[in-house]
Amino acid sequence: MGRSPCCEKSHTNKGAWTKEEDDRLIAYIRAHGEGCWRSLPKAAGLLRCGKSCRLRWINYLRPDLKRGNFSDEEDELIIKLHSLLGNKWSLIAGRLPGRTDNEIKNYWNTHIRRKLLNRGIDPATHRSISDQNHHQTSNITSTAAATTAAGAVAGDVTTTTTTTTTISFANTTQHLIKNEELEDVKIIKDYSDHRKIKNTSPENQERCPDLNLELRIGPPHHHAQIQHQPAGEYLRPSLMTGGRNSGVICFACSLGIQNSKECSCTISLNGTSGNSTGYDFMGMKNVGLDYRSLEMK
DNA sequence: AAACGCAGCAACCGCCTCCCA
DNA sequence: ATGGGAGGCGGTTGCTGCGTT
Repeated sequence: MGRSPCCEKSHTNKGAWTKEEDDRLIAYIRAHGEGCWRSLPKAAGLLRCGKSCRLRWINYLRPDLKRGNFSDEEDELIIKLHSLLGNKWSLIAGRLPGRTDNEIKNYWNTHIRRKLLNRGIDPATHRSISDQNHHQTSNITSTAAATTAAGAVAGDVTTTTTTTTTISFANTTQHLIKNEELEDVKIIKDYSDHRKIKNTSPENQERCPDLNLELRIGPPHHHAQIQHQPAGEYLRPSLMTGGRNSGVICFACSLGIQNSKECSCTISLNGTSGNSTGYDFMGMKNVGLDYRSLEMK
């Protein structure tokens, strides 16, 4: 059937944006905000496709963009996020304030890929190139071992084939993870259906000492308890606190953005977070996210 | 100084998803 | 329930500038 073009291409400019076009776009969005991209070009007096306007604004004209070189910390964060999310550049960009998906994508392809290859790491799989074949065959064994160990540590008495994950990004990257929007939950939701990354090899443990990427989304660990909580709250699994500090935390805190404006906790995490057992999923250190409920395909 | 090759990046294309009528 | 419109996303292209010969 085919789709109609998003704009009348014969009447639109293409290629590099001029200063005048930029100024027009900026002025229009400042005056009217980001609205309907399809109608924006005409309203702003631009001979551009709406998509082109959107891209230009998001990638280059937005006032909150951070231009300039990527820091080493950003490099490492991108690598780790990529190992979790794959080529989901928009999600990765969401974790790097002031960076855009396009920028990160380009940076990955031009710099980080090479950097990883120089380290002997396959950028696609994040595994040692030389050992990939070996670990493909040994992975099942190590995963099973991890499951056993994780179950013991967590005191989980249920029989499960799911590996409890211990995810901790290096401290150097933690501060980069700022007050994220509730959009974060989409990461868990969306990618539960798309990714399952096995990453229990010694090489990966060495590169990301406590980054175990065996993630799953499954039924909540304390499903019955959660069902009794008001919307927007859930019980902090005892797993996270050694079973001592089960309590209600808000959804914002569950995503690692405690003390944010979205926070509506009924308990203070500060007094209960002495347990630093290494949970730090994208900066969510010491918060109540039950990683047994995460699955990355 | 000119030609060539390469890397970096801005921008486009087409597909996918979501939302609404 | 369904189809179309709009936004969003990832892959790719092509231009530009810089380094090398």
